[in-house]
Amino acid sequence: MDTMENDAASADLELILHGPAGAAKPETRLWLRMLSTTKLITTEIRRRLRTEFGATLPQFDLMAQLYREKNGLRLGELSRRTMVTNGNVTGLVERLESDGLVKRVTPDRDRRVTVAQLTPAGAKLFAAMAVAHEAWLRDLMADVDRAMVADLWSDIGKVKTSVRNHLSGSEFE
Amino acid sequence: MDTMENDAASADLELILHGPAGAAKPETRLWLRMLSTTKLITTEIRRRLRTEFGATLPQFDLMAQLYREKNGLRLGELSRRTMVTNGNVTGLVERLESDGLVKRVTPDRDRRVTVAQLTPAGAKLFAAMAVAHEAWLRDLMADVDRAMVADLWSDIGKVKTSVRNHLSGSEFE
DNA sequence: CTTTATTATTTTAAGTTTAAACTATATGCC
DNA sequence: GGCATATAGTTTAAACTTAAAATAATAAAG
Repeated sequence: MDTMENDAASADLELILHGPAGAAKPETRLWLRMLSTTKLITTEIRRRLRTEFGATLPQFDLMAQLYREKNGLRLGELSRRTMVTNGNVTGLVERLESDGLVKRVTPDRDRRVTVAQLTPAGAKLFAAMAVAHEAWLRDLMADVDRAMVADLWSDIGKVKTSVRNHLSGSEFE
Repeated sequence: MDTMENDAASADLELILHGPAGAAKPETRLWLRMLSTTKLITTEIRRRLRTEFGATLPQFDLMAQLYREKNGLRLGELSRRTMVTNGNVTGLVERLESDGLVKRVTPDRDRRVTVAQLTPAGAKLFAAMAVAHEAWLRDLMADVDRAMVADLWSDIGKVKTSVRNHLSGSEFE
């Protein structure tokens, strides 16, 4: 294995991992902070969605995708856009359908396909949730400079691009 | 309800939500990008942990906390540090224990308490995972400036602070 | 001492999540 | 047509997740 970089090699493993409690590499520190911040926000958004609208976060995400596609989306496309696995989409759509918020249609020209679409009730509910959702985020980030918000958006975009180019299945491109 | 700000009121709801596909407020855009980036990274880390070490991400997180506390941690403290609910910690520790990576002890002086501690096997496995984990992150973020990584860490810290001060249960402090 | 409140953890029910196996189409090729 | 292959969804098993209810043990009050 790697013998250069003399940095993550086995020698100072203990120092790295169990050092003065702040010995993590910058990328790891950034990652841990992104993760904890994201967790903090999702927990709060989740709670508010539940108490104020009786909805879950993944339901909100899924409905958000359908809201802007009045003609509906195939489940596979929904899966891709929400970054949720295929099997998971099946269950989410089922539950939303049984709540009358989503309906499913199978086009005749390709009977493998299922297209999910918001019902009027689903669209109405989502519209209300979306307004609240934006207000919540503005509230939660109220103490952050507008300029910093914009810069973060841009810089995190660079992180995202780097990550995408280094995923396991990215020997190409 | 609010009548000022003439911005999220019911009038131009459609415009806001279904506008030119980029009409979200900056905070919402930042949030969606943080969320998708985090999801991208966790999915990748999860896959590598599974294929290379047969571990899950929450197991890794939990073991990370125990690794730096050789004397172990109470389950409640573990719950707080990992941002995982109490009930969830119970199950995670149970599974890790049955894999021989963690052991549980109940001190005599307070028999309500359970302290979890890594076994030697658990510590050995975590040490290996931690080294790989740092390398993965450095790899995934390889195209991001070192300076930007540091700035992001700092600025996301400001976001985190703002969020913490605006959580539902934060009328105080 | 004994009731009451607090603290620590577990249990429960419903939902989400993943990876992998499976079913049902559809398409391509001979 | 008839078979291989690819595509779209569903199902399955195991784990994770949450919120809320239940247990258990300690501490506090009277």
